[in-house]
Amino acid sequence: MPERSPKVPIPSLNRLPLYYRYLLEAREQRLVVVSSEMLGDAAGVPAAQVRKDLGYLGEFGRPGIGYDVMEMQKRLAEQLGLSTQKDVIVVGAGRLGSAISAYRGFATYSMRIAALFDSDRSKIGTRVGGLEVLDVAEVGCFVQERGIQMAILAVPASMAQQVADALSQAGIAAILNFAPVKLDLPSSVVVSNEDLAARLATLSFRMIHRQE
Amino acid sequence: MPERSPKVPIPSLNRLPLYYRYLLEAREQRLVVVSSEMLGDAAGVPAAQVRKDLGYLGEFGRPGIGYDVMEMQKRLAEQLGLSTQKDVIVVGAGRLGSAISAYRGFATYSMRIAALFDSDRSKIGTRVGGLEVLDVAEVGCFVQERGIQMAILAVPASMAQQVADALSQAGIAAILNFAPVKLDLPSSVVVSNEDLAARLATLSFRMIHRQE
DNA sequence: TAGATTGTTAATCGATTAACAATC
DNA sequence: TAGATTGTTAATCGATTAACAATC
Repeated sequence: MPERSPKVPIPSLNRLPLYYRYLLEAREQRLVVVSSEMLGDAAGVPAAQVRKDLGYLGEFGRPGIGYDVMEMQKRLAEQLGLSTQKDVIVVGAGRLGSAISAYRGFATYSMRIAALFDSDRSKIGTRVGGLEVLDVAEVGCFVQERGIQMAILAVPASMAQQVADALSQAGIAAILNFAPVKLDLPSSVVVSNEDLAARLATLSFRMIHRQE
Repeated sequence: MPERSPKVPIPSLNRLPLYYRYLLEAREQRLVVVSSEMLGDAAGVPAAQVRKDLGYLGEFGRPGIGYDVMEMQKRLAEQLGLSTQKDVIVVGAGRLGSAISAYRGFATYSMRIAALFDSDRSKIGTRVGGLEVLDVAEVGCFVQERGIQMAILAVPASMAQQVADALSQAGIAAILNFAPVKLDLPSSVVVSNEDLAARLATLSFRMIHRQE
């Protein structure tokens, strides 16, 4: 449970997981303390930025010394809500949904894919990377019974709103949406949109205009 | 070829593809003109923001009327570098790389996956969604011969820097990196990092702190 | 102690929002 | 004309960077 609810700027917030990842690496390398400069190098930002970002969450380090790796990692985990393992579900067992379900990297942040859902009869019951594909009609019950808080949406654009509504009604708290549509949901549901194609288009623009 | 190289704020830049997508939809619905408010609704931003964003690229609309769908779509395509089809390669034929290679959505932005590479002997030569998996040892030649500008990196973290170096040396101009590492590359290469697990961690934080 | 490094304040820079004259 | 809507300027808000006293 986090001690308080700081108001953290969105860009800072996006950097926190990078700091966290660096701390895990530092721990493996048996580092005891790290400096804001080391953290900055890992995340690609200046040391001052790191200190500012961490400042939003409280006091982490000791002047003249740096940041204690173990302690900081634990406190960051608390703040990010990763101190206990989190169960996440994936809806959509197409290529993308299946790939996400099988992705190992979530473990870094103590996240686990708990179940995978689809509406396609020919997929339901099959196994994808150690998970049985469940019927999306049951996703609401599953969320409620298991107290699932987060879902990853990897369904076709035409289905996304409908599935999101079902998840929302079941009480989901956060959705990572891969469908290229703007979801219309109550403000109680936190949504993060990831549009791979749009990403590539933005990259194309930056490339052409040699931006940043 | 874009007429000029405007300095566009990064957040604005991320919205341009959303406007573009809306214009494609509007076109299908036979809309002739759209307003900044309609564009804003589609992208989830205020109308004033839309006008500001478009203002960076020149004059698109007509006061009292709105934006001509066809004309604006064409001009945005030019600016985003999408007026001619772009060939993109994917390196890494694991689950994620394969899913990306087969993803249909890139067509929206005139992007095409031209080839898929891997280092695994057992994968090379097999077919993934209509593409033959090629040997990553040949990726440099391929990039040079075909004049490929953009690459998607979906290899394990431990391989990412090495592959990125090869791409960079072959003259690649932009990389969309899915490996959870900060790539160290010459500033001539534009890099965009997409860390799915970090995304989920950020979402977790926002959920817990009910941010935004 | 001297050197290192934090946390925080102040200064700068950048992005968003509001307002409105110009235009259709 | 009157109503609608742009492009742009000015005002506000937010984020980054720089600087430095406090601390180890």
